Amino acid sequence: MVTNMNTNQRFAISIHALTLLASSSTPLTSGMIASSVDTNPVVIRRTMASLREHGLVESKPGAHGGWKLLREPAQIGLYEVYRSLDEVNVLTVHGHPNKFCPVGGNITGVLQAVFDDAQSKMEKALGNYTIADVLKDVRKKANRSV
Amino acid sequence: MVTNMNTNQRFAISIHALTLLASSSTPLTSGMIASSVDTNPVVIRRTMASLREHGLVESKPGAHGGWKLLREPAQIGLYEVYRSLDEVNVLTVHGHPNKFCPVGGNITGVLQAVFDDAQSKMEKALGNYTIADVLKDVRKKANRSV
DNA sequence: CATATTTGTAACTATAATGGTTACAAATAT
DNA sequence: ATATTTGTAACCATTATAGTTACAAATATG
Repeated sequence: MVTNMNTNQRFAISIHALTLLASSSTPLTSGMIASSVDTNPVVIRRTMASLREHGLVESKPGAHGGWKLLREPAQIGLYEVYRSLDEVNVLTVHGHPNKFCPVGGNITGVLQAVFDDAQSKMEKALGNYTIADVLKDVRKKANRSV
Repeated sequence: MVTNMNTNQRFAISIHALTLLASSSTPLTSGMIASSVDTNPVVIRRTMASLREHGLVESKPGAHGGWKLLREPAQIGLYEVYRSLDEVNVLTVHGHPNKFCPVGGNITGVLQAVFDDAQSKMEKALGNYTIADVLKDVRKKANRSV
């Protein structure tokens, strides 16, 4: 049996939303983004709120409001998007091993160091991509102007 | 707020158990391992079953039974341990975006390629460590013979 | 052979993460 | 004024996960 270690879609949804904004000359509403992502507008607002807190987007309520980018798509790296969600530890150290066992009492720190190293390599890879790259690849697949 | 994307501790538990076995000259029971990990023996059996299916350990039921390594600790890489758990996708692409949107209809493949690249970098980093390395670092922290 | 030990595994529970949904106040443009 | 849109709390349903109980099957030893 093959399982996912992680069912959190917020990172994917964030990239999707930012790519939509990058492809649009006007602000997009939560409803429009939700329609493309196929979810509820509140899910979009919740996710976008994290991006707004980190200065990637801004929102405006009311008629003709919505979301827009605060930066050029080529200046938005996926690592920064990832960090904006305040989600860490794709690999998780177990909680409270037996302190009186020589292995149990010392393995937590060793594991955390290994996991931190592995994760930093992943994050570095994410940093090699920007929203502009994603949009370019999407357009390539769409094979027309999006 | 900072959250974990992942609460799955099986990888950490697996490394912990394998490190214990590497430190022991005799087989260890699920109960002994569970005591060091601080969990229930069934949790250990479930996790170890995956490692057994992948040829990393063997188990023997009955009196004086238990678990032992089938390979030298220096020959057990953490990437192989990770793969033995059949857990994939530390980054998850969202499920069913709108096919009729040019972005929604094409972003899934683009995201999967990016996530696969990021994950492969993480996996490569894990491959740089073995159970022998973990045991060595644990012993260094313990500052005595384990 | 009898007994104690240990794994194998099904079944169940509790907790937490997650996404989805409803509801409504506040802000905004026209 | 009115329609639109975000902000956010509250709640529900689903799923992943760890933990637990129970018991059959296998094994070593006296």
